[in-house]
Amino acid sequence: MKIGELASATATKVETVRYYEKIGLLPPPARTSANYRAYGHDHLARLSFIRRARDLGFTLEAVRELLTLSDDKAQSCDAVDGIARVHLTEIDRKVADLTALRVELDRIIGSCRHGTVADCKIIETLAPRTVPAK
Amino acid sequence: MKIGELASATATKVETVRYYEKIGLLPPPARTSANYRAYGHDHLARLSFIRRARDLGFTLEAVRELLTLSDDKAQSCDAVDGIARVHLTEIDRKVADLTALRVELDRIIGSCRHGTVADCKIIETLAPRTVPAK
DNA sequence: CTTGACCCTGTAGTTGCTACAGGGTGTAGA
DNA sequence: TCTACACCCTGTAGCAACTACAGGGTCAAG
Repeated sequence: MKIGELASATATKVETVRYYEKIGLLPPPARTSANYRAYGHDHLARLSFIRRARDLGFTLEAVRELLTLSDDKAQSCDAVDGIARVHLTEIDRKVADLTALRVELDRIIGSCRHGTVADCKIIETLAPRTVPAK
Repeated sequence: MKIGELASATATKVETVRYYEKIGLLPPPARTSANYRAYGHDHLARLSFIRRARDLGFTLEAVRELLTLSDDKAQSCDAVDGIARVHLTEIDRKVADLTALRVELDRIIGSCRHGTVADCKIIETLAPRTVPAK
């Protein structure tokens, strides 16, 4: 399997596959006589795993940990669970932040009277304590 | 006002202030005889504006546009309103994405039986189509 | 007169890719 | 056989939006 096939099979760009290899997430595959990368099923499985975890918003560092953990089949699953839970907490925090921000932005936009910039409530709200210029 | 004072007055790091100057968001201030940056009220107002917009999640590029618009007091407020509305749409999309992702992650975590990694449902879910290794 | 807190410039690092530049390889059609 | 084209290679630079040095200079207090 050449890099282009692996990439399209996992909805990844070729450059990204090479990038994952460079940072040590994907092991270097065998090479053909023309120095082309030749991938096998294990590479496909590993890259699928990486992509899925990335789609779920895990950082590459978290993916790296998950991969290490998944290689040790006898180990307890709790470390995996822990990483996922930390990630869930982060998502909750982001949603809360964005929602609060959304409320405020909505309020600001609602105050727009479509006049000139001089009377613009949006601009005013953005610069809460403007001291008379100069 | 020295850079450290300006920075702490706006909850900004000194390096970030210099960074804003470098990318042309904050005009270069006068210098003291010792070559220290000397800021005035207009700088404080402008940096407050930038920080507030950043806190609301506007990109630096959007902040740049807002600053340009706010400098032209006679202009219509609609362009400002437009930028804010586009931003609001983006926030809504992010919240929707994160919420969907949260639901799935929650489901995955809920399936954890705290056994060994070999039986880990989280790992399984992450690698949906694993082909027998090697 | 020295210690420490501040200031300066310039460069490199962060995350997770993406986009070249400048080459080599493999195959299908004229 | 030539050649066009899609694919592959390495290496480097770029994106956002900072942050963190390194290696210096300045200034007020004790």
